[in-house]
Amino acid sequence: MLARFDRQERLYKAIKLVRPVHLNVSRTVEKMLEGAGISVVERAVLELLCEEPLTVPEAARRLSMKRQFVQRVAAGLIDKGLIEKRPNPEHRRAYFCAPSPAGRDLFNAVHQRELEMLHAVLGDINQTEVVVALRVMARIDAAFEALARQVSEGT
Amino acid sequence: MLARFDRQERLYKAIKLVRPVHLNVSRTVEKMLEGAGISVVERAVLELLCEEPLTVPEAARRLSMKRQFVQRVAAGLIDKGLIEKRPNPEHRRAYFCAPSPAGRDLFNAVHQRELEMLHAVLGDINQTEVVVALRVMARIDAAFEALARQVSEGT
DNA sequence: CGTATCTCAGATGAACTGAGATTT
DNA sequence: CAAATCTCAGTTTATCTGAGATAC
Repeated sequence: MLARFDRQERLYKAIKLVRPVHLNVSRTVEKMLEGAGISVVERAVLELLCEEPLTVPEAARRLSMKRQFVQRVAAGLIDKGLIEKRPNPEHRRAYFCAPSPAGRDLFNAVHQRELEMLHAVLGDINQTEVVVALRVMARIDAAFEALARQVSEGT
Repeated sequence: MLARFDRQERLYKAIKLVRPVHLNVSRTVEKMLEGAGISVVERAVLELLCEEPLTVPEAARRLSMKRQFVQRVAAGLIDKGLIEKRPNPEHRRAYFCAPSPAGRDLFNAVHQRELEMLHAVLGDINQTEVVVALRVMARIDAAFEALARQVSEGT
């Protein structure tokens, strides 16, 4: 019966790496954002909205963040003129957030530098393995997203 | 020249998943720790010390955390009687931190529940793919650990 | 002397939580 | 009325940063 859970140890080790990776990625992104005038979280919200304009609650769901938190971050991005409110025909209060030209330019510039940095540091990584890793990560993400949702139901 | 960085997009997507996974894993771990009397970070430090007694600075390095932060967390674990100071023959001030019997018992109990949960939620995941994902994550970890170190040199 | 460490403490960013008002 | 949303605001946890004292 121990052997049964022993197999989970490898999966566990992969998940355990998530914390240090998150910390060091955050630190690195933060440093690369110096001078850009936005924080790491603002950058994450801006990125999502550059892919597709969304309401605040929907953006929060996609980022696994609380809607009140995203609301605050979005307000900051509006203050900085990087995103704009767009009327939502479905719902007057739940407006869409879309990047302004300045917001889009800023994200594109930031992201380009990030991709170049990735290429410099991990350009030689095995692409076939990356595809597998991406699939496993997505699976883990879905599982824990569901677990965390259960736990905060009703909040 | 665009195609050159396009290949990094897959790697980028995998890294982008790190934030939501970290959030949802933290939330889940936090809930599973209810009643255990320790926080998520305390649990992480206790785990490392259960593997091997270490000095505070060494533990900080392994966890990619600041030594002052680990110091504070370790002090909390000592207050709770979960770890103990052990004399270090090499250095009088830099004592080792080792789990007390209570600390070891607590971590084992917590960890067992976590492995069972993993088995229930992701027990059917392809083990071969997990091995690959672990390798890729370790590679990413090393790369960003180095990047973050450069950036905070001298601190 | 310089470096690493312990300790105390203030500061910041990220995220949680509650609550009132409005809208559907 | 219930559910979703916007907004404001207080709180906690994780993390950063600095600085003084001590040990190597």
